[in-house]
Amino acid sequence: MAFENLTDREKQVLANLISYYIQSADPVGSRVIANKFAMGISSATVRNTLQDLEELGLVEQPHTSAGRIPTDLGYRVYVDYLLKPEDLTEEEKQVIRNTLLREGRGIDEILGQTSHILGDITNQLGVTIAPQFDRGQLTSLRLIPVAEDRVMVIVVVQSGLAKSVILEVKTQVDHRALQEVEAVLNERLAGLTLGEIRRTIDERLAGVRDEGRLINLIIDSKDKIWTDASKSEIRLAGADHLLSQPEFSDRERISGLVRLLEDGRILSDFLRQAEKEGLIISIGRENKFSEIFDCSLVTSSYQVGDISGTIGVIGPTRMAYSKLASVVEYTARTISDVLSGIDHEKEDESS
Amino acid sequence: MAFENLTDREKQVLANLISYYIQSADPVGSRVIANKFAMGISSATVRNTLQDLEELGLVEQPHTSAGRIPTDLGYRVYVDYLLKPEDLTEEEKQVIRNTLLREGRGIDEILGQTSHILGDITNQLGVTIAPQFDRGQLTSLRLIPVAEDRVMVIVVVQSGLAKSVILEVKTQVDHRALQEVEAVLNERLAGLTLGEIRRTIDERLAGVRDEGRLINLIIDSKDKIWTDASKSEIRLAGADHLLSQPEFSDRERISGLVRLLEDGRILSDFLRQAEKEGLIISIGRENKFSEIFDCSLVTSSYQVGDISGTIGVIGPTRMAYSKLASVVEYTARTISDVLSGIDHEKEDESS
DNA sequence: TTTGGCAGCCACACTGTCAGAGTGCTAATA
DNA sequence: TATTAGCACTCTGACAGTGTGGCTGCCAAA
Repeated sequence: MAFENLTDREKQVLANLISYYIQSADPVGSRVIANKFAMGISSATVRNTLQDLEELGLVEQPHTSAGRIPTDLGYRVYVDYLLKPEDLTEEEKQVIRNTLLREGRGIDEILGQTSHILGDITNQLGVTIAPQFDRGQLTSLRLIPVAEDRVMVIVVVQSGLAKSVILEVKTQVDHRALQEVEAVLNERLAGLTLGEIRRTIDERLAGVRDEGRLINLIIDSKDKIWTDASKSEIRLAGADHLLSQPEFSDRERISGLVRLLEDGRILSDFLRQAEKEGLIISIGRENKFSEIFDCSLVTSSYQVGDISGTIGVIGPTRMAYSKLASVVEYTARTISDVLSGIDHEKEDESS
Repeated sequence: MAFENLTDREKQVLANLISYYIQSADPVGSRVIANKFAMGISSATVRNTLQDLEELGLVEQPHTSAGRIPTDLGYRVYVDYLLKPEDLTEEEKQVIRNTLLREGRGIDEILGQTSHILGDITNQLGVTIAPQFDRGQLTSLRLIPVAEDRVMVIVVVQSGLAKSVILEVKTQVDHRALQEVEAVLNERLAGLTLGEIRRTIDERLAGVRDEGRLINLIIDSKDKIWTDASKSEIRLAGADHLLSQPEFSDRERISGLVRLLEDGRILSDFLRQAEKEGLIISIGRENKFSEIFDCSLVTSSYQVGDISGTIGVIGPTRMAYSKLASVVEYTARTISDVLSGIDHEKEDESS
């Protein structure tokens, strides 16, 4: 549908209606649009235009004799054709930079901070997803004996990020065998992405002499070793902002949201799949889950060396898109910068 | 206060009132107590008793001409003197065991599962806290170069649990120097608990020759290396159960709760400090945070070798204490068993 | 094409009423 | 002396009726 060729008046009315509704959260009537926005036309004219917009499916009335509110489609048109990017103030940029540039922090803390600051600045739910190792290229792999029957596998990818996994070996493995296996693994797997390795490790290690069945164990544990830690990857902050929005007065809806947030995996899978370059705005029912059918997502990806992650905000469809888009975009850029030139430190624990 | 020497009738009335209130969530009147519980006394008598209990501060009326509800103190007395442990059905035990005993899982997954099962079985918020390394004794420490300017520190404690941290070294450190430092660290620190090390590492490493300033870096990073990862340690599940309880109809209260849950640290610090052996029930305002002034916690600790962690449930003060106590206790025992005889595997990542 | 005016509509907030549930007290009873 | 039945009183919550405000749609005039 070619919504670009709405008349100027229709565009204006839609834009004004949305920008007013974003603040008021109440259905907005023709009078308000005519008066508050100095459009130089009467409310009756606005009414006519509104009828047209309603026919196009861009606005709707919650009930007769109420004002209009935008539909998902209305927001879509607004975002695609009418949005004027709203630059951040220098002060806001400062806040973001200062928070993220504080010295001596690991990627974990930085992402945590980012969630918080996104949540706080935007008054929505801030979300970050840790970089996806899946696309990182294996630089080197180490096998370290940590106890009699335990070996720690350390996976280092090109960007310098690393993850570690502990495997329990049934039979004790001597030091030399370990080194041999390590050498073989490095020889055969280095340079591949972790995703490739996970998918093809069976073939690639076929025929390798497997003393102590260590190779076998490593193949069996492929889903452990070559994927992201599934849990700590997503970080949410500012859920209370969301809950204080009028659209979350409904008990049922809160419950749904909380459930979604609690099990970060659902959301993180969803955000991941949408991962392409740059800013993405996903509105209302465009989202996959009914729990966030009246929410919108504004997300962007960030880069750390050869791998990338996602940050963004989640809020009701009635959100300040122009502002949020700028904030998210700027923050993503800042994160990329910070993570590329940083002390790559991070804690983790294992058992 | 010697609440043990309430009269039998007072004890019975209190117990019946509470057990009824736990299910109904409505103030319960004298008629109900007299009729539903076959106490062989009239409602008028119950009324008199209720007045006595009210004077003692064990029950209260939300308003004149409403029934009574228990006060925090009332619950306390109930829990301390009147509680009859309610054994789990064989079936419930099965569910718990089956869930936790599934093969091939790491401690991370097990704790996650535990949160869930606690939440689901009890219909409250299930919570687990990962074992505290702080009290674990250092078995060995490894320094592994993972990239040109990065060293991974692996800390293994007696129980076989391990954690890893990545440090950025400013100047390149050669292999031999690394091994020397590793040897020194092991020599001086092995056998101490991580907590002790964190507190006394400065003295213990004083006077060690510090080529490449590696020792120095390790001392500076002491809060990173010798503490638990602060983030992933607490796991919550079943928040929606809580939200569907009538006590959380208030918007403000939900918000407070969500805020508390979001920043797991507050809660986890709180749960930790209370960590002593066995079952702890903490009621209403006995809790430290106003956000959970009308919640109760039922917690218990579990053991993994030399270190321990906490599991439990959080719910409104109006909770089925006897049932929950049994569930939590049984689960804690099961967890200890499972973790002690398990494949100690776990994923983690670092950067 | 635009505008002012007008009739109609609907949600919402407010009010008053009423039934139900529960208490405290008192007088009678075992 | 302890218990009970009865009664007057109180408070809540549900419900129906009412009035008001804000909007729309339409129409006739500019």
